[in-house]
Amino acid sequence: MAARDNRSDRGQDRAVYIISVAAELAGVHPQTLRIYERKGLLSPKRTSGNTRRYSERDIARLQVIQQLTQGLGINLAGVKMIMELETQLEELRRRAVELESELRRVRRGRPVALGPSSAAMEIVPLRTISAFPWLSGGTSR
Amino acid sequence: MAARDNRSDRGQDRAVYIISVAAELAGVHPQTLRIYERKGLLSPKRTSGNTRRYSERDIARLQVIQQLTQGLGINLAGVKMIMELETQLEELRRRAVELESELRRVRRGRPVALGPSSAAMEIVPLRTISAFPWLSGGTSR
DNA sequence: TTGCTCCTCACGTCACGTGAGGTGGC
DNA sequence: TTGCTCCTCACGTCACGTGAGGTGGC
Repeated sequence: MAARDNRSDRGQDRAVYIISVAAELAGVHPQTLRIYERKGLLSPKRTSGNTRRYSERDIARLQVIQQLTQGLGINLAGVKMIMELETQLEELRRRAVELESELRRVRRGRPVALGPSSAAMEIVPLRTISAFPWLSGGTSR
Repeated sequence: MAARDNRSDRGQDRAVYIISVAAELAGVHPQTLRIYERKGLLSPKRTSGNTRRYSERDIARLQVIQQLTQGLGINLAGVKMIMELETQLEELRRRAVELESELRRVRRGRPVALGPSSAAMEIVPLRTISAFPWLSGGTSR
């Protein structure tokens, strides 16, 4: 999977894979991808000929869906809401980190500059939580 | 539901309802409550005689579970994760609000005081998102 | 033409809610 | 004793994945 990331550009969103390839990459039946799309879990682009085209980001999303359904037994309605909540969480985490660094800067009396050295941290740093912790090892279930 | 909240104290967590009453209040079959407990969605207290006792908070939680399962078609595995994510979201929202008000105070040069009047708000306030927006009206589905 | 795509319909499996059946303690 | 609780087992329903079947465009 890291091997597929070496396309240097921001091609994460480029629609490149036809359905059979996407299905093979994600390890699922092509028909399953059509079901996911109908349920609103995935929105691959379409060619002018109405053929689905999946991006690298779509594949990654598919792998998350597989973990949630196969690994944790969550149904598609649940997966949909979980991914929406994850989006909210990521947004809030970004916001909190931003606020913390801004607060540090203001307290140091320097409105813009950054520096790893300085002192007087009264702010407890937010524990960084990855978006989908259950994907990166740890517990087997 | 608001009618049941007028017990003045912090009795939200007092285990008062036996299973048949809890089931009636939540509009479900008593056996369903035992299933939820086995799946880890709910942990009512037990009496010394091993009988389940449900609190007001348990009832509220049950109503959320009902919305997620009956209303949105989410299965129990999904409900469990969704409630965990909601907990994380609430914690982060509290944190962000806290950071914002702290930042306002520091910028105003006053380390402690509060006041609704003052100026120079460079911080965009976080849109307040309720814990379970789909519960309070809005869309019917 | 070949091999893909598109779609819909049908079957098998599994999760979950409901009910029954038998037990024991306020 | 009565009416509750506790538990386990079994059935019905539904969601979802898989496959087949028939179509059309690179």
